[in-house]
Amino acid sequence: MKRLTDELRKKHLKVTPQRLAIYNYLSQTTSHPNVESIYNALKPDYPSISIATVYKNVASLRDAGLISEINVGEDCCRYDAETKFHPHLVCKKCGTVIDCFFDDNDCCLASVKDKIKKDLDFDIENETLYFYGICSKCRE
Amino acid sequence: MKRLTDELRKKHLKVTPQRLAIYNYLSQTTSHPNVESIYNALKPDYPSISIATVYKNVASLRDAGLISEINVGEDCCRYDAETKFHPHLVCKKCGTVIDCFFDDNDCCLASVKDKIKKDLDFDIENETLYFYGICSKCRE
DNA sequence: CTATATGCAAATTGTTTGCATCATA
DNA sequence: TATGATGCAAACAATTTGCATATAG
Repeated sequence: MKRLTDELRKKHLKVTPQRLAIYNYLSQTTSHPNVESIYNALKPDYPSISIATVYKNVASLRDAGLISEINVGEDCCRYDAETKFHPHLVCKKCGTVIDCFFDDNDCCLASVKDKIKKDLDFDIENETLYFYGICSKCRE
Repeated sequence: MKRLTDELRKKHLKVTPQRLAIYNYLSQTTSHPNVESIYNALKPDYPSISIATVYKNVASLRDAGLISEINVGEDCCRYDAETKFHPHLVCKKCGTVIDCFFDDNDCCLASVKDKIKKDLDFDIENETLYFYGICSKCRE
């Protein structure tokens, strides 16, 4: 929390109750909610919150590098408070997006990234890796 | 061409001039065009073509597994006649999407995919891997 | 002759914008 | 008290839909 307000102030972003609530909600869930879900989740505690405010805040938090945006081909984006790279699994049946944390997440792409730099002269800043399929619950 | 018409008929999709033109255009370019670009490229030869027809056709070709959809976080999708898995590089400055064909594209993700199946009990059907950064031209 | 596709315009949906008011720094 | 944020409604842009007509199988 302290770290968040410091980061915000460093970027000249004001520490507002709505902004904190959005970040906190993202920190407490693994559901990778979209804007509408965040909005609906916060409405009980923040009855006057506007969906435009949620849109503006996920954009500012993303631009500040404090949250990450997930685009698995739906008609809207999802958001995640975890900004360290990790692959995501997307169930084609139920739509769930599952985090994939392995010890070697960082190095599993190392050789490809190396080739991209050397062979294609491209400077990588970040990457996304999505696996699409059927989750264990849906297979039953 | 023969293969395409066979595949279409097998799926009860009619072989129309517009459908063939869309597929052919995608086969002949590496620019990963979006619907509007495809529409603009075909309009000279097909003056009566509708953008709704392009939308419907990229969807039917994608569902038939004949083209693939690329979603790198823009406000619209791009399309690619190459359906075999390969990573894409996305330049954050000029927006270009570059194909990444390496001999070991298939096996570079093998160990992660293996763990996803064994540890998370998730059946992978396909995947997307996008690298974001700055291309060599934009760095100059 | 039947089933699917086309092309047009209208409708829909996620997202952005303009602006007056409000709160943080 | 100045700068950035909120909340609302209107605007926007990508995409989908309904439907009459046309064309492939």
